[in-house]
Amino acid sequence: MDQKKPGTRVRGSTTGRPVMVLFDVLGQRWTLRILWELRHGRLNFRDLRGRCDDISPTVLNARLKTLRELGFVDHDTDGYGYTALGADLAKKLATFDRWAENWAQSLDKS
Amino acid sequence: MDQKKPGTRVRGSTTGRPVMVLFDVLGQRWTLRILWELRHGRLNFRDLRGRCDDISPTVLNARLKTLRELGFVDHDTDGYGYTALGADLAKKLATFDRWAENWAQSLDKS
DNA sequence: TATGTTGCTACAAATTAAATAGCACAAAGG
DNA sequence: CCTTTGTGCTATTTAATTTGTAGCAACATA
Repeated sequence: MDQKKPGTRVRGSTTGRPVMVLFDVLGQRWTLRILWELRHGRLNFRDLRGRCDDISPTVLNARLKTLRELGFVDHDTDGYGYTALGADLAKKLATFDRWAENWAQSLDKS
Repeated sequence: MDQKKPGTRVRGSTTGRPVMVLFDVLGQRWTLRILWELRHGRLNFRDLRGRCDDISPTVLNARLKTLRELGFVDHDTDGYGYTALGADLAKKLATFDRWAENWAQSLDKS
């Protein structure tokens, strides 16, 4: 499969700049959602699917594979969950929740 | 076109929770990249395209339309650029740059 | 040995994005 | 005027990705 690690080229970008790689991955459909849904603890494949509006197993598996390769997610007998790195990333994503709430309110007023 | 504002349903999600809407939008290909490339100032359509690896105008236009509807981007004689809201979001995205650098280094060591 | 659970694959259909060409409009120059 | 240039954007075809559904193999349990 294609390389996704920082330092390598991604989807046409010639820089390989890590943030590009990150955005490239996070910009794939369902990736943000999957990371988000793991925030309450580890989930097995089917439960994770359920949390993600029954995303197709094809896509879920593809995303999990990528997320594992990048070191954000791992898998054990309790199911899928964050690595230390993934937890750190998820913590950053969590701040968007509050931001989005404010955003929604500001849109209501306009 | 389909609704994207917070409070409405998005891509099967029945919650309409703002962060879901946000992730849904950011999770579309090129959206993060476009927001990222505007960080140095306003750009006209063609220059923005150039910055985004010559993304197809069809997609760029679709993304800009969404970003404008959501109040993240606007358009004037100087081209496309952030709204106040968009600048705030971009500021949050900018923190991922540093994070990704560290991530890249930690991957190198492993 | 039957039954259930889990992770995951196969595959066709639908949706989305990419690639390329080029149009309509406006401003500027001759 | 008439042409050129720059702009935002659409059209159209082709390629890639995602979806939806079915179901299998491995393992555990009864």
